[in-house]
Amino acid sequence: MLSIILRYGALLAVFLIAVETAQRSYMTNVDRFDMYLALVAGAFLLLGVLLANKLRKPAEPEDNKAHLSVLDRADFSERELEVLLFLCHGYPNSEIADQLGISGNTVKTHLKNIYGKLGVTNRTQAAAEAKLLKIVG
Amino acid sequence: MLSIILRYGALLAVFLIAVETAQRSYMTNVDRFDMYLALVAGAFLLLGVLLANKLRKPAEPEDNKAHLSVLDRADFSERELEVLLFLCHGYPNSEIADQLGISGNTVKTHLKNIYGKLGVTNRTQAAAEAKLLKIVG
DNA sequence: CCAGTTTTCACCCAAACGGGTGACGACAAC
DNA sequence: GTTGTCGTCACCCGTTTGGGTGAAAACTGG
Repeated sequence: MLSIILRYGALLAVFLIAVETAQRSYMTNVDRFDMYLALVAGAFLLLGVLLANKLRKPAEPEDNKAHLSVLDRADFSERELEVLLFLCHGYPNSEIADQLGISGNTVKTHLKNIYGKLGVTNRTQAAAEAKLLKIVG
Repeated sequence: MLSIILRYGALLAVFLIAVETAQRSYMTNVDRFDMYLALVAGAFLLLGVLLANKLRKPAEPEDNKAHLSVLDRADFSERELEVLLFLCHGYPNSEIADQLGISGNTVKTHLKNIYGKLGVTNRTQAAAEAKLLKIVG
């Protein structure tokens, strides 16, 4: 993205120099007119690109900074990691319970602990966070 | 997207007409020069915007084989993609509704459609699938 | 203009989930 | 032996979610 802007900037600079040079020498008025036109065109093309990029942004609030520190505190037990894995695959509690051969209530207990350690309040957030922290693939 | 292009097109047309009209009447050469300049500027501004939009897309090389066929059938509407994005971030329905300025019932409706298109039965599966299909980052 | 799609919203109902609390056995560490 | 963690399970209660059905407004493409 930045590279695109820089590229355009360089292009514009070259353009400016070209115009300057041309004006100093043997150009007719018509040529100069065309030159101005081209210059304005290039400038506004650049402006358009920048404008579009500006208008495109306003989504995405994510901040990947504070997450790493959470990882430190997040010492998950073996069982919790197993539950978390199934959770990330979209398994409901009942499925997780079956897969691990434990009761649904136990799964719930593990999940509560997991939510606490991840600092989230529901399973979808937990899944997103776990992926962000690369706890799961 | 298309509507935006059309809107810009209409704007450009109006501009052209204005220039034409101005030229036919009482304009001096200097005025005409400015007019051309403005026209070109506007046109290239538009071009820049379109260009930026074009340049923004061309990501997506990854092919997850079996998933693509699903992806084909899964033509999500703009609104559905928005909902899906929030869902993947772990937002509950109420939050999504607030963020998009629609009712919780509407969010549920979109979710039902999304689940159907993704072939899943709950939000966590939807999030996992959406990430697998790279529908979301 | 008409048919189709998209977006919006409502209602009902059952299942799943999240939070709080309490408890018991196992096992390791101090 | 006491402490601490881990894994297991239960109950209650309120919220959230998922599924079904229906429908109106807005926009889109012929």
